[in-house]
Amino acid sequence: MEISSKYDPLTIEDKWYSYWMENGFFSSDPDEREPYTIVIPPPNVTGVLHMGHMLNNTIQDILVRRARMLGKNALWVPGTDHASIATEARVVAKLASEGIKKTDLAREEFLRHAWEWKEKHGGIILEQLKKLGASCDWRRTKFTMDDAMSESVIRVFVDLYRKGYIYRGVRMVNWDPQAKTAVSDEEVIYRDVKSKLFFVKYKIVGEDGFITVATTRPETILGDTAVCVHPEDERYIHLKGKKVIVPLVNREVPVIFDEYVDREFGTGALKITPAHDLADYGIGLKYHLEVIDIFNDDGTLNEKAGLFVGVDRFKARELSHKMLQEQDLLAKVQDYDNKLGYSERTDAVIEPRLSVQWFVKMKELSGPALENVMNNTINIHPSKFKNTYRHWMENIKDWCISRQLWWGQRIPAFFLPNGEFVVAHTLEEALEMARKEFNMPQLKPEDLRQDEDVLDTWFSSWLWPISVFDGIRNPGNRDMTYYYPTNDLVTAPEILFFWVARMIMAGYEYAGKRPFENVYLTGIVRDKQHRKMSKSLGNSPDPLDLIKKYSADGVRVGMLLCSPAGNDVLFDESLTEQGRNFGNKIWNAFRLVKQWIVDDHIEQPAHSRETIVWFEARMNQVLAEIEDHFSKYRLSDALMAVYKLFWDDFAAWYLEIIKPGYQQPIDKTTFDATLVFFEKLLKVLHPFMPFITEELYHLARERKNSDSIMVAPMPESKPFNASVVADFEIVKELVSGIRTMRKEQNIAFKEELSLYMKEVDARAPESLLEVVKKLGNLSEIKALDNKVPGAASFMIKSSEYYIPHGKKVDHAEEILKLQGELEYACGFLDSVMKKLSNERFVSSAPQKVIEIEQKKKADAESKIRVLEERIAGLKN
RNA sequence: GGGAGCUUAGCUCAGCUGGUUCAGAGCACCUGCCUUACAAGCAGGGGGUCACUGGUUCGAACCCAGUAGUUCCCA
Repeated sequence: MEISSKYDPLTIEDKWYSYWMENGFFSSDPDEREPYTIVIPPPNVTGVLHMGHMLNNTIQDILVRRARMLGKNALWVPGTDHASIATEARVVAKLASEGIKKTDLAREEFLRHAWEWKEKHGGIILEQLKKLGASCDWRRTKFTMDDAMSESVIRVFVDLYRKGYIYRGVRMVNWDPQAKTAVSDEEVIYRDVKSKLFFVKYKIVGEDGFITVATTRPETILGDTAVCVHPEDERYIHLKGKKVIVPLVNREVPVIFDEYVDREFGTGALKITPAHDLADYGIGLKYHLEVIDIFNDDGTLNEKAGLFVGVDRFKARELSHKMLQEQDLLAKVQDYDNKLGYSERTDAVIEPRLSVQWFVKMKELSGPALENVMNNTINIHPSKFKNTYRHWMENIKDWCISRQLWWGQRIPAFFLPNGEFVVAHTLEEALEMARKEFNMPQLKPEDLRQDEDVLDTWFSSWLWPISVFDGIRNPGNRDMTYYYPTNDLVTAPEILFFWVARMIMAGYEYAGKRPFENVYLTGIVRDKQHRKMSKSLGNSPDPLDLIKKYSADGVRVGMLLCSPAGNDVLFDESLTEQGRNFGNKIWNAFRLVKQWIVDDHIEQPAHSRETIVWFEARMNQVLAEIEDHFSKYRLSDALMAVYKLFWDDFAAWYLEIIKPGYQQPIDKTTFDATLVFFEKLLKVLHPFMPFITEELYHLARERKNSDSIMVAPMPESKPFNASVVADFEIVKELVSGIRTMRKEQNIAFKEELSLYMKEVDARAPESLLEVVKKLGNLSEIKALDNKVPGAASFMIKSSEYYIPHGKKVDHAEEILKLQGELEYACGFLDSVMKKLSNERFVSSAPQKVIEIEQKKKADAESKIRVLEERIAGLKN
């Protein structure tokens, strides 16, 4: 069979993905095996695959494929969330491009457009995940607005309301004037901006003077209801009981005194706008100040402002600036750096705004969620995030769950004509309740008006690990009892609080159990300059292009190589290149093995026999390391271990040793063992590189029609003889010594040499000398007691090796080299002696440590002796 | 302003219970090779005051304190 010298992944990857799908290898149903479950962090239905998804889903796929091969009934549930704000924004924009305004549409009409949009674009990201090799059970794909999912959300809302955990309240919220909705604190991104600090003069009532107030937002002056200074500020003490005139609108407001004011900031005098600043709102409550809300929901000014009605807030700022100047009420304007909140969804500047919203009380729900992370019932990897988690949970604030949007689950609160409301699953239930509760039997369905707002998307996703198994509506169902709690959750630390923490709360509240056992937090994918990869910066490569260029396997390897758990990932294409190169290495190693001609009749050479023994031991050693890495979620270490096992141990040593001469056949025993090793390596590699391993698994031997490496058992580590591995290390050193010597003396590999050895401590077993002979191209290896004059030489520990050859050895250079070694050995001995002659060391260090030091001493001494002898010998 | 973390080779990072797993890995770099599996490769090589200062200890990259730089979270 002719196999190409370059691995061509493109056709192969599609072929095997279809094969896996056709054979249902991704599917899972409850059975008697131990389950292993991951639920995908549902990507936004609006999204396209980005590098963060690539990393995240590669990790999930590795975990789930490994679990599957370990014999577990592995399930990875895929799906998307409806991303209310982002999706609604997209749909609004799309309609706008067709000349349709959202405000012209009825709710139902708009939703029809939104669903249409979702059907068209919603699946993109999941299709892209398939290119990556994701082994999700696609039959179980969920969407947070599927009927059953939505019903679960509504049930939970009603339940929490009835338990008294949900309430309605007036709060200062983060208002996104573009999306015209409140967004949560977590959805506000603060950025440093260059702005201006305006020093505005407020006339003091009944006096000639002014008090100057510094503000970055002169347009909010229109809503001012006080000026505040520090009670101990000497500069303003005379203003006690006075009033000032708010510029532009000429409103009389009091001067109040509160320690909240920072005397160092600006002039030490603060204007108070309770409707438009969180801190001011608090002060307003404290001093019973009037609240004047001057903004419309779109960020324009309303009639309460008195001025600039209908003008946008930023335009109003310019106009205020100008007008203040004209009225000579502006003392000065300074450049000023401050932080501004932006909406994560629309990037509009967030406007603090008072409004009636729905809230979930978090105190009670957070109890078990905090406790069970702190006591490691739920493990966070890396554990450093436990601190952050605790800090957040201990200072938790109520969760604003209403959003002024249409796309999402509509809040099931129904208002009566009298302003009262009931919370119910359906209109019918609401009607019944309302009639009873308010003693209004004549009430008709059309008398009830449902709340216009929808629920925060996170109010859907916090139920995700339960609702994908229909565990809210049917708590005892088969899927739920089998798959829940799930095992691992893989996500980004950015959403530790607003998703992970809330899932844990929901888990305990609605399933009575943790939602997952382990949380693996990946890093944020950044570019080489440490900038977060984003579309707006244009520094993110297109994942699908990368896959085309470097293969899915290569990209998976590249992603993982740079991503120790919890650390940010500095992505660089050279890493995917390394992944691709590794694929090529595997491919070529396979070509080598497959092209050999097997001869039943030739005997197995000794070097092959011994090498097989060694590799068996070595593989078990590395398998144990890999198992350890996986148990600690050190995936990139696990990959590196198998990378080196394959490349260094298997390809560079093992294959080189057993490789028959050109066009020579190989004995059957060795060939069979090699193929078994190769297959084991493929299996260990499979979770990382699913495609190439499947391809080679099928090329390795005839397979049954529906066989797949995906469902083959994962090799597990067995006890191994450590001394076999240690002995082989000496062989490696010996071969290296010979290679170095050949290089130094400029002797071609083809030239056969003899090796004489005077072994003291670095003794390679007799049986392994055949290996040395082959790799060193030696005609003979002989032990001897004396030196070989005129031969090139090297040392391993205190053993000496000689290689005579025709060329002249440069004695002076050799002596110099040996003297260097001698110096080092003497220094080393000195440091050991210092310890051993220290009485306190000898008396307080453990026996084992002392023994080690004594051995070091003996080794160093013997090495020094040998070195001295050799130098003396050369000098003669 | 409050809290947490980080600082080890040119880069990205390991380094577990303080002691031969102790100064490591991968990449990058340098040198030599198109050696019949692989130049997407092979064989070698150089490179670190473990941020700084002090302390604890027989012994510190590791524990403690302070300093500097840096990142993140919260306000």
